[in-house]
Amino acid sequence: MTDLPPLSRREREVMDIVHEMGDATAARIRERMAEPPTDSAVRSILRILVEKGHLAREYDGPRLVYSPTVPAQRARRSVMRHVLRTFFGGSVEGAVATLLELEDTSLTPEERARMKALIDQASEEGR
Amino acid sequence: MTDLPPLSRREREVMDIVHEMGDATAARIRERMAEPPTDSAVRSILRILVEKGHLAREYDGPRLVYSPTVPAQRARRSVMRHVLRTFFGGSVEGAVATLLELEDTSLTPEERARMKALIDQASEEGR
DNA sequence: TCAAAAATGCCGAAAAATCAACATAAAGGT
DNA sequence: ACCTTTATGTTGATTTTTCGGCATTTTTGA
Repeated sequence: MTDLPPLSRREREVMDIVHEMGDATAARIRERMAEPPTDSAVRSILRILVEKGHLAREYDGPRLVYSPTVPAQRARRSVMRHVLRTFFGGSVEGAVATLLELEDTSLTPEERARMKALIDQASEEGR
Repeated sequence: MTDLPPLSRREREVMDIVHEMGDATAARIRERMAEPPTDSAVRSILRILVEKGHLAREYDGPRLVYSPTVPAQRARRSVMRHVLRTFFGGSVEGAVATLLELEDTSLTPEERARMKALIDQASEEGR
């Protein structure tokens, strides 16, 4: 519940990678970094992120695997809320419009149907 | 087109504030910062952001006003694309679902109708 | 079993970010 | 006109971030 300490640039980069991958080893994280530093530098960042409480470490068999301490669902809500306020003035419609207009977006008929259902559902629940 | 240099923690905080406000003076920005430093410290950050090309300065009468160099529309698309990939594995449906489930979300019937129309429109255009 | 290779953690140095002090200039009010 | 308040820019010191060296441990494979 208590707010976690804020992230530096490299720390944020690492967190984004871990979020995208779900969980990852130091080596896999390094592979994805832009202009990756040495392996030990990556480890330093990971150690700090664990100290700050952003990442958890766990052994998966012999190797150390890092994963976000904040549950994915909560993290998703949190970024969305932030982006919604900061870039869309709180307009859900605006945010949805932008999502649908992204170039690489392609929807199946099933997805479309489910999304419309979600819209109705949201209003039924007083939202 | 060329990528702008990455942002430090404070720089990102300032950019978020400017995006939310559209444009702002140094003093107004400082008011919104968490644990605001001195006025001159804020100015240092602003100067660096201008040097890096993230902010533009302009006189509005006697006052200096700062605004993002990247057009709002493009900035919105860019964050959304990033969030979509990083937190939703590219699933537009997942992202929309999260948006609709945010606590403070409240939709008018008109908004709902327009959003459904957007969904159909997106698929018509091959998306 | 033993050596080579890989993974890890710690620590201090180098680089970058953060900040406030100070100086200058402009605006506003009396 | 003068003083006070407000806005601004620069500089340099302090703190934080970033990073690689190195020692240690673990794994692999011959």
